[in-house]
Amino acid sequence: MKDSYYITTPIYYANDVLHIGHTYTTVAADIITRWKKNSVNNVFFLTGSDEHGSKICEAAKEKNKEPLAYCNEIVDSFKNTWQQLNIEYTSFIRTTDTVHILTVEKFIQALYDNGDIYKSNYEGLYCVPCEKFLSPTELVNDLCPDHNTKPVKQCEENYFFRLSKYRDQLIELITNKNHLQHFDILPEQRRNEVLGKLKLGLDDISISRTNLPWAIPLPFDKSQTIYVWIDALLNYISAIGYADDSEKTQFKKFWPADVHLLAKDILWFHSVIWPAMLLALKLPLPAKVFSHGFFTVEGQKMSKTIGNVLHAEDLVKIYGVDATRFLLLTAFPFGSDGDISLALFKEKYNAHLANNIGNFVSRVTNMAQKYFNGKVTIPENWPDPEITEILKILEPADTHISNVRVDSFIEIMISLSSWGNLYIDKNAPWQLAKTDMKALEKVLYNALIIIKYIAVLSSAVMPESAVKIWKTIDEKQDIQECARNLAKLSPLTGSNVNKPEILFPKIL
RNA sequence: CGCGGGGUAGAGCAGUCCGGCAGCUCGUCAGGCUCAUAACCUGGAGGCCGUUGGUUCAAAUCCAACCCCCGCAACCA
Repeated sequence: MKDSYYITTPIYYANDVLHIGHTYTTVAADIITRWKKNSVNNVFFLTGSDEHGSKICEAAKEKNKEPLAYCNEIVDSFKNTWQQLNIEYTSFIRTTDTVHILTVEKFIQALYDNGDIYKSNYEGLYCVPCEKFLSPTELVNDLCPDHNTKPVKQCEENYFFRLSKYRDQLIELITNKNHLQHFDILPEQRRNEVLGKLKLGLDDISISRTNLPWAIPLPFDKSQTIYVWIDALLNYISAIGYADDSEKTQFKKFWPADVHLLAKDILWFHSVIWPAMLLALKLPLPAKVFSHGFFTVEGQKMSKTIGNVLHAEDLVKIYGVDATRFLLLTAFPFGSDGDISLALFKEKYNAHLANNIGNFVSRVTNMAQKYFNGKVTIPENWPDPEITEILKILEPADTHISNVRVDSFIEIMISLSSWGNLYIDKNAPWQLAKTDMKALEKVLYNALIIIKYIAVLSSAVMPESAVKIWKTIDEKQDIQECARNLAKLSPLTGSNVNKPEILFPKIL
């Protein structure tokens, strides 16, 4: 059993600042990472930036900057966004990093030596203003949809990767769950989509360009540069030391990746081209790729033209970091498309965070203060059958994370809190306060236990709130240790429940 | 016959793989409680589960046909 876990987000294209979709992927990865760290010693969470290609040049030119200088600024903004959202990535890879460039050269050379790259003519329709080839399906009335001009037929000598050679093997590895190298594509609909397309046939792909200076030159023919997507995919191994002999142990420890998180637009690259490249060099395939859905904003596609692009920073201003992380990932099931709106966020915030979880913490800690001055001692014969009920709620937590169902994981917190609210109501501690202090103490103790476990789950989802709760109930136990032993309830270790602070103020 | 997603209460969504009392959040109405962030709890009203046909003891779920909406070309995960 390997004691390591490797999770990645895509590297985001550095032609513009990040929006809420990028944040969605990255927060999901962060939640999984934080939870995995409880039980796995070596967790590697990779994110980064994709910095080559013509669009980067264009964006830089528009700002009168050199491409690299422009990328540096964008990368700063990426890192700043991640810091604001409490993203604890292990490493941030840039495709302009030396280590990455060396990896790409080494990998492509190996493919070439292997006979998987050959030279051939690429004939296509080239749009001059776009400076790129357009596929026939892109054309509108035979014209470039962006420029309304007729593309010219152009022939270019390119290098091709023998993608077609790996088709059968890929189909087998995706389909056969018992295969040692089984490569899983999730959710299932997406897998079917990929398989359907694969069965239609697979062509070799051009992996080089002749007129694109802002890219990595081919090691065996410096007159051409490497197609950005081929370059970009290799980030997943360059970041963990594939090309660096002194880092061999690191690469060995983490490769293959446990999960590549991504959105559906780039599914094909990750589920066909990337694994085929790995197969070509006999490297193990990632265990799974998980493709989550797209947002629409109030029923409309998120687009600059419409002007409805949401940025995570906007949400953080309204709800704070923790709530933003929570709200994004519970907006709709992880894996399908969904619609979001500020009204929806507000509703969910008040319903789940303010009224349910926040208020639960507040009412229980208040009573602990009021009736026992914060000193609630452990009841006899604890844990009693009543409180052990919550083990059933906690039980699927690890499974949800392993299945990349971050939304279901978060739901557990809500379930715990709902269970707690009901438990309080059934036992009416304010009545017990008049008649039976011992019974009262037991009820409050159990309620505090529920709060403790809300904090434990929260340490992955809403880290700041987790710390606040931990302080409020004066917990001394290591929160990771508690998370590691979810199957058995740990008692309270603090001696004094403090005055609660409002975790999630209601928003009117 | 291009590919894919979707149509479930006033709104937003789960449930569909694997058929078995139609569920959740919000809203709404009535009640309870008074520890709490005007929070919490209980109950009610509100559904031809897009349409039609089929399979079945039994269909939101499986099969067939059809209708409607949204993506697949972009700046994008």
